[in-house]
Amino acid sequence: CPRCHTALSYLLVDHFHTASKLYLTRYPFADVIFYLVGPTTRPETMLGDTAVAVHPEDERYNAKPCQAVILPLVNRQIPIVFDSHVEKDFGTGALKVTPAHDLNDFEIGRRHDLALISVMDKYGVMNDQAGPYQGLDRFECRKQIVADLEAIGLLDGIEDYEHGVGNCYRCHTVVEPQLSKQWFVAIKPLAEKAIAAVKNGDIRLHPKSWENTYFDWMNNIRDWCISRQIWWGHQIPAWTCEACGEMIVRDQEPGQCPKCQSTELVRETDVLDTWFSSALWPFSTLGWPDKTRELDFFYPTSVLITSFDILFFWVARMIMMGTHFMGEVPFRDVYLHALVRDAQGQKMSKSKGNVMDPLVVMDKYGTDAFRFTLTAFAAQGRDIRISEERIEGYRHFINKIWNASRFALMHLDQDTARLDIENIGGLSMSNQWILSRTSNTVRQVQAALDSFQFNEVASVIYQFIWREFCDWYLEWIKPALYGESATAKAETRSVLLTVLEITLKMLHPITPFVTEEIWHALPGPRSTIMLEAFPAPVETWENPATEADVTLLMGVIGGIRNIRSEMQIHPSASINALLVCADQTKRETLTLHAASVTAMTKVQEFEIKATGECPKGAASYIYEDIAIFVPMQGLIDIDRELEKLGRERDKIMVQLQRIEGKLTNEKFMANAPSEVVAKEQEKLDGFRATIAKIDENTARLQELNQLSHVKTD
RNA sequence: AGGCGCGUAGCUCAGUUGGUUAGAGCGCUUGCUCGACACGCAAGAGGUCAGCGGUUCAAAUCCGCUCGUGCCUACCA
Repeated sequence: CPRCHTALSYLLVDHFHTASKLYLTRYPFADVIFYLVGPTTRPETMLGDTAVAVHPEDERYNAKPCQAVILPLVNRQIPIVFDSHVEKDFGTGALKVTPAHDLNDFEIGRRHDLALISVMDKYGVMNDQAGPYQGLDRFECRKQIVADLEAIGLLDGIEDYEHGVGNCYRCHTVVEPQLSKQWFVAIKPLAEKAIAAVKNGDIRLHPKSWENTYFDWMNNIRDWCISRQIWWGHQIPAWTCEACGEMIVRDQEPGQCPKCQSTELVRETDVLDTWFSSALWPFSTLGWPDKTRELDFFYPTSVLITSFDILFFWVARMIMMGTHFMGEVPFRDVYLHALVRDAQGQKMSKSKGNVMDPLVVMDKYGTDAFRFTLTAFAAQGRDIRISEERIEGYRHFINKIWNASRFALMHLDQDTARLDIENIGGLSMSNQWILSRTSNTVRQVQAALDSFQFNEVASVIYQFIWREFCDWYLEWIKPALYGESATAKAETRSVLLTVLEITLKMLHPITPFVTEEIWHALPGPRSTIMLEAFPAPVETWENPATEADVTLLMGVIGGIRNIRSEMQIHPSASINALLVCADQTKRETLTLHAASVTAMTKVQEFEIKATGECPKGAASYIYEDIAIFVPMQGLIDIDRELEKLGRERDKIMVQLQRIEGKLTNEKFMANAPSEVVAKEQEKLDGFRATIAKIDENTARLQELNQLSHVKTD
């Protein structure tokens, strides 16, 4: 950088799209009276031109016998070279080549063995190679050169032009590519091993889609410039012999020159690129190059969690260094987490000022709520656009956990017995059910964690705690907890404690604070929850039969509640309910667990029959093959009831017809797996039963409607 | 210029090897101070899964194109 003199590698240059000028400069041929036009945005660099390049297949030039042009103003003869880097279609197809002041030109220069002429110093001032322009600032020089070219008729024109201009990342000054001597790492051999490590599965990237980008980078990798002219960093271990000029590179101070035995050695002052040092991190932190116990135990590590924007800078280089120095990859799994962006999808950065300060957010909503939100948003392959509404929603969730625990603590004390987890057969339905659901939830959480699907972890836990544990389980056990039976109470308390403990442990990695707090409030002597083992599923708890029974009860309870709501029956008012269901097994289940239904619906008289029709003046609801009737005090609006049934029937008919279509489709029957066919058949039977119930009820209501009309008429 | 991703309920987003009655939170409607919680409870409304075409018995899910949108990388004489 001409202003702040920071030495910038190409990775540190910011490119900005800038409005500029394109100067069309004439380069007269050396031996004929003609010229070609070399366009440039930086005319001052022409003083360092050492060739003009054209594409080898450009017919405008490759047939011409002339092999050189005269560089204007300097009157130096420079060759015309053929290089496929040149784009035929840009301008006249001729490119002025300034190897000392342009990266691409440097490459062309190397290919054609061109001279390197630096025309300005590190302050951006023209040097002695610039002849009459020596001492001028680069931009002053530009003006002067344009004026001079114009004066001698060698300026073909000036066009407005927009292009990317390199700027210093620190002071935003337009930078100048300059020749300098630097240290490089020949990177190809290292990259090949690093590519192989990902290809053969020694290292897995999550999400996998980043592998493409990784391979793309690694395949097109350029030699790595590792020297930096700054104060901080590992000093490069290289010495120059003052006596004979020998260069010595080794990991120990040489003491004397191996060639001439001189002791006058001067150490290289350049330091290593910070990423070079960082690349050694997985093993240099463990005592390498010594063979320490730590290195032996911890290398290779398991998971690296990081952001994709340093996949190349850091991750890839750790892989290269690890495979090179240790002969083994530094880690097995790389989880590339999402980037938090602002509402517009922009990456948050301090310089842009669009950052959401986590401290402020945590202060407002709580750290656990903030952590849970980020976890819930962490879907793979997608960035996060943070939303305050979601954080607020999860703050409510944290509160829900707190309140549910408070409720549990009201009923738990030091005498609460530990659950005999092997022997749960005699427990009540709700207790068996919640244990089954708990094990199931742990299983799902584990699977989601194993596959780095953290949003799924959050979602599964959220649904379990709020929808199953709070909404159903805690409500279901209230009669037992507040009731007279000491055994029922004791049993329920120990299940409640067990489930709460597991839930807290599951939740702890996401919401450490609230779980730790509740943990210590639970009965019994307790150390920190951080030392607890992560829960494992308990297979013997998993009970599909009980879960199915509960689903049935939930459906019936939902039906009764629907009637309550639709009929605007006050929640505290008692009602009676009549269930009609032909299925004997279902009737038995409902009879056995009648108390579970009535407690949740404030039903006084609860009758279950195999057959029967809608009592006069009763509201109804069809759940699967069960007709639910609630007799009303006053008259009900039969037309409205019929309309409701009609709507429900339409909805189910759509599904039913779709399945019928499938099952009568020969190709479906021939090709679909038998499980799928069986499942469809089962669904069809269910829908048919529901339709039958609806039709039965509809007919009955129509009959009643007739009667009432007759009456009123 | 090349690469990657996204377009699903009013909003923010889930939906992993194709088979679910397409889900959640917020918002919306209705009713509720019942001894954890009104930061709550219960019942609801709301979606031609961007569009078109293809593969398949079966597509939000796979393929192609189009439109919209975001990001990354490189270069720009």
